[in-house]
Amino acid sequence: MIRLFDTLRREVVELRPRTPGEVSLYVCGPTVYDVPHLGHARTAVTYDVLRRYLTWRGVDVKMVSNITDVDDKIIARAAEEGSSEADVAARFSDVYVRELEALGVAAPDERPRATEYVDEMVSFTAELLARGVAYVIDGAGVYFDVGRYPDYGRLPGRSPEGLLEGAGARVAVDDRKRDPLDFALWKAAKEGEPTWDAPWMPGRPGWHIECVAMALGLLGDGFDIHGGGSDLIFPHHENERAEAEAAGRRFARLWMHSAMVNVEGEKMAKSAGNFRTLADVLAAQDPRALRLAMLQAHYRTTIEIDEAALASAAAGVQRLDAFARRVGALGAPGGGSGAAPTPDCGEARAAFAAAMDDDLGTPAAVAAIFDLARWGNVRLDESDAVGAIEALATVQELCGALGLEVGPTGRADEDDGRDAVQRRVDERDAARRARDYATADEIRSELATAGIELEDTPAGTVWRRVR
RNA sequence: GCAUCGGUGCCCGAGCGGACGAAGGGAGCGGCCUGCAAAGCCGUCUAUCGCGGGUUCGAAUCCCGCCCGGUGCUCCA
Repeated sequence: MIRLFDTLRREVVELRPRTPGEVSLYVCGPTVYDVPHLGHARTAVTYDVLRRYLTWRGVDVKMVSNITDVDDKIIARAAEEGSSEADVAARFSDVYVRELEALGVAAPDERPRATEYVDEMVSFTAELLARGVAYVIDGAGVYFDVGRYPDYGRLPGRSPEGLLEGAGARVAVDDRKRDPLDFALWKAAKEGEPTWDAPWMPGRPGWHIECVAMALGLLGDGFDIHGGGSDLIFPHHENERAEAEAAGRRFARLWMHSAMVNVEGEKMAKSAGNFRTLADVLAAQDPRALRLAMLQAHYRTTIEIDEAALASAAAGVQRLDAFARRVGALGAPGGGSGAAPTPDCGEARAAFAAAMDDDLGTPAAVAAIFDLARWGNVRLDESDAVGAIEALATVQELCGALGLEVGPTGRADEDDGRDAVQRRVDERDAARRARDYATADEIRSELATAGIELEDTPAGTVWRRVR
């Protein structure tokens, strides 16, 4: 039984899919007006892990994650650099997709763009107008009438009055709106902005309606999980919910929100100017280190990703790789040799699943993996090849369910300069056999300078490139 | 202001009433292994679980108060 925290109900609940054995998942993606930062990475990793784990559990997952490619900020950016909105969106969308892939985030089944769904948004808006839960303000746009949706405020856990407090002072309210909380479904066209035709006036869609159109359109009514970053709870997700349900549609059955990434104790945000780009981290670190660092904290707690956290996680990843390398040095006869899983692999698997079933307890799941790796290393020390191979296979399988690829890195047989390096390694081995340790150590430090690390194992000297 | 989350060892970070005599990772130290290393294993070191009350047979875990910090309140992943 898989349990997840539902933001709407404010408690961990059993995941009861619309169709047993299948889970439909919609995750809010980014507005592509700039390069992705660590916050985007965390959200993407969170749902990538959810999806991979469910799949590992035998659930058939259909995942949709959108890209918002029409928005005020994209328009502003285009104006700023004298390019087109389409160009800005295409460019940053490409970067987003590419960098997430480098992070090991699998592509969703569908990655719809808002601009591809304008027709659906127009008809949805028409439906809301027809139902009398939305109204037109000439020259301004079409607005959702919050007063017609009594449940408004439940997702963020606030009353409508509470939502207004402190907010009114910050935002200029159009006094033609019936309620300050009313929000735009459609924005009237402005000179030079991307514009589409609509029965009421030419213009462009508001933000929230795109997700409603795409989620309902691709996953259908009453889809299982809607996720995103916790900063989207209000207003974005609450407005989506209001729109869909006011139109008489059953929306998400469960709401998930991943927590923020902080920088020096404060939320990382483009608007705060303190963000760290994904590209920076990817360039400096093994992408797996970033993923592990995120997995070692629960998805609902705020994390701080700094050099220390990254270095610590990188060391952990290396430890797992080293285990794989040690097993590999056995000259393993491929696979688990048909042996029945040893008890400890079963225990690890059970601990892993129990942790993950409980609201995606990745920290405990990761702990189970490290425990198993240690156990496998002991098997190795005791010359139990079958046990060690089995342990590695299990470690890799469980890591795979978290999107972490573990294996021998910097492998000698894939190295460009392998012949030259191997020659020196052989020379060193010869020197060692002759007990000429001075020469042997000289060669070792020479190779170390060149970024080659040596390990003398019972099966011979293994080397790998570390940089 | 209102709402909400959190304060656990040297660092990160789980746990959220009973095998906690507090997971896991990282760092340190000692040992084994090694020609020496590396890797690995074993052992070990830092924890009055923010502070003060309370409930309970029993609290890191529940309640009350206080202190400190984060986040949200129509830019946001």
